[in-house]
Amino acid sequence: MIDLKLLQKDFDALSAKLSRKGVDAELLKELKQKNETLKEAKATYETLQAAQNAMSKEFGIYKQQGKDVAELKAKVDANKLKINDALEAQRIAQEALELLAMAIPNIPDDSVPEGADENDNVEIKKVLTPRSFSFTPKEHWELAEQNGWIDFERGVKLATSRFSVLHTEAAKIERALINFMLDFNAQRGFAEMSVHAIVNRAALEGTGQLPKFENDLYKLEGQELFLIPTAEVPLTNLYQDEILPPEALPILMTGYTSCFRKEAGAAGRDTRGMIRQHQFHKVELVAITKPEESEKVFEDMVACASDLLSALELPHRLVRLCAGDLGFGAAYTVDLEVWLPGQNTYREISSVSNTRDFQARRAKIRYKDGKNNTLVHTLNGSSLAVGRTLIAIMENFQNEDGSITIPEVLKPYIR
RNA sequence: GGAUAGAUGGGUGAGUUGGCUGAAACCACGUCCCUGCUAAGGACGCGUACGGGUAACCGUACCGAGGGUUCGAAUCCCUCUCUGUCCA
Repeated sequence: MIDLKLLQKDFDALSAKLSRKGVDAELLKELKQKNETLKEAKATYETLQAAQNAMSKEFGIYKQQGKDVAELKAKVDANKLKINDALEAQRIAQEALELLAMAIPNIPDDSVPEGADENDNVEIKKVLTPRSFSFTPKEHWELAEQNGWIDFERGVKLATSRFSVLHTEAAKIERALINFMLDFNAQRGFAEMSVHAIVNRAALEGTGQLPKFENDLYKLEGQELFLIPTAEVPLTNLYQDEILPPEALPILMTGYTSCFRKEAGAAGRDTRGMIRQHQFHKVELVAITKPEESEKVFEDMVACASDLLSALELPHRLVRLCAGDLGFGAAYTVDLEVWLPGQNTYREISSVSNTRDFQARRAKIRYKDGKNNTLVHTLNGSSLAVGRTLIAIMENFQNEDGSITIPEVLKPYIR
């Protein structure tokens, strides 16, 4: 959630920043209006309630002294009616404000480039040079079929489209990748965590998936529980509604989970192959930091993901997301795109974001900053999407006969 | 699944014939004082959120969650969640 005080104080500046993310100024005006309405409603209610509390106190004294309370009771009863109205008005104002405020995305950082969609993203740098092939490199699904690595048909049979099953060698590589990634991240100081894949509404509100993106989530029948779309949700919300001691920060975590997404808005995109699945595996990085150190931790996380790709000998590039392509909760984001020779293009394999205090405000994660409680900064990044890493290995390490070489660093992990 | 007990501040833990308890006491923690050496004594402070005020401070809300009764609820009633113990 954005800082409503900022909205009251410096509306024009905030509005200008959020318009880059496609937020209409009218919507913000409405938000500001609703915030003011709530403040007034609260003030009214609290004044009345203060009077009521004072009278109630008097009431007790009257009773003790055996005085007649009839007159006082009449006054108190009359006030009560006003309180009920005021309380109702406050409740309505509160709901209206929250409904709107929870749907406003984070403020993009000034460093975020202008732009509408992924075509306006800005490349920062390329890492490793794609190898040149003496033959035409195949796409991963051809290789998958030829090697018998991925069973798309049976995956669909078991569930529905966008599901697939890995066979023998590919399954082993997947497991090796997960282990390799977790070990790699641990060496960079990220503590390995094993979290569950089912969370409640509060957790998803904390990280910003709800209330706005309920359509993208798998919800459990008859329960207020959802399958996680990313480990960012359980990892970040671990500290929901807590006040952390300053010496606990930064908290650096890594965790492997399955991720579940309906991909509601992606009909027709990447239908072929294993790029976009309803259930996929991902190793995630999450950091909880003091505000002043989030910038540095962000750079560390980007470096971690990039170095991981380099260790796997996968050519990739770093891309700064433009305002229009930025996610809901991110103040700024760097995507890592891996080279896919079969597709002859770079494809997203990791996304690292600093949400600053956006999630912290929603999830109420603070730390003791001397005498004050200050909102922390939260960051998240994939390191990496496992399925896409497998694809990248297949395409980059393919040989002319269709066989696939295993990257050196993975060999110790495969038995 | 059945029976039963319980859920209070950083921790332990009072308070349940409704009002003087936002919450005793102890511990932990912080600042200061004293003392001076293998450890101790004293004073004060010490929950969170929101709103108002330059500030001291004031107001409102919160004793698992939600609702109800009442002029007034941590204390009474209802629903839910979770935990302990015992029985299947």
